[in-house]
Amino acid sequence: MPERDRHARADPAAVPPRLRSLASRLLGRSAGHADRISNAHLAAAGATRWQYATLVTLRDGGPASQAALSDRTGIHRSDMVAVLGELTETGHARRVPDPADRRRNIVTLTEAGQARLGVLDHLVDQAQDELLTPLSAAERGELVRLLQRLDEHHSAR
Amino acid sequence: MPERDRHARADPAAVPPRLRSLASRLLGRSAGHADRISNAHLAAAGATRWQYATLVTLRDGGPASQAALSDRTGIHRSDMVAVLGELTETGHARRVPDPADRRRNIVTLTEAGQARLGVLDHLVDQAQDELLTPLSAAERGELVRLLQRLDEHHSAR
DNA sequence: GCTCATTCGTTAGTCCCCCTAACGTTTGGA
DNA sequence: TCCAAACGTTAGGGGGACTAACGAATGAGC
Repeated sequence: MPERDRHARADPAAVPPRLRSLASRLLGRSAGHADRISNAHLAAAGATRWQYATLVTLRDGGPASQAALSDRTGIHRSDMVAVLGELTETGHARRVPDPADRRRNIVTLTEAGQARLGVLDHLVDQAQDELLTPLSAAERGELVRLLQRLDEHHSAR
Repeated sequence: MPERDRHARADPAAVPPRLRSLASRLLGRSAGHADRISNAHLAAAGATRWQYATLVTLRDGGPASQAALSDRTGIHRSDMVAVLGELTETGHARRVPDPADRRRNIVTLTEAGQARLGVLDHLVDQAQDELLTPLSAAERGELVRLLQRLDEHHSAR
């Protein structure tokens, strides 16, 4: 077991007020916490966030091309290749050429993929809960609402 | 100028609701927007966020060792080396051995560093404003408060 | 006074996410 | 028919956060 590094993360009380109130800094740090927690929970099932996002998108939107999955998940097309490689290798997704347009693959969710998605949904819920522990239900809703406005504004165009 | 990549970022309307409401995902995406905007504004002056954070910490807390700067900024000690290398090379900070404890360096803000900090403060304010454009003043305050609670909770131990 | 764990600065290198560049194939519109 | 565009794919870059290890220096407990 490696020694715990005492010099990695900021001492909250010692951070200058100017930095402590910067939205960009707070977003970066909170995103870091969120990543750590989400990855840890999903890793318990040997999964990643990209795999989860792709599986959810297949369930919600039905079979789709890789390009469509990229658009809907925000995962880059060049990375989607590897994600689908993992998902098909483990039997959670199927990838077959589209006979109507031979440039495309049609990706579908398998039964095993649906089952796994149920497990991952639960893990992700746990991760959200751990992340948002210090906030009330109303505050969690407010935070999500504000972040959605931010994301929508900066994603447009 | 390179072709704009039309396949990088998610199409907001096509993202499944389950993903669109995940706090961890929204934090990651918003942090990405924040990083892009902050970097762009600071780059106009040839600066980085780590440089800015270090300069602010020197102004707020006065001269300090590199370890103290790491604790106060959250920048890893191994990365702080390079940041101070840049700041001293450009004459914005000074780094001298501590006669009382020869393991340490005492880092101080120079006059040129103070002047530069004034410029960067303004650029950072502009970046925050661009980032938070879609939110009212009250909403910006609320967002910052919620994120502070999140960060403090997950930074403590 | 010594010993030894600890701290400090530093270097090197890893991992993950996001992104660019380029390519061969296939399609569809001018 | 020709050419621009979309598709999947491969290779690689760059930044941020981190681990591991090291020599030098310090200081607390014996």
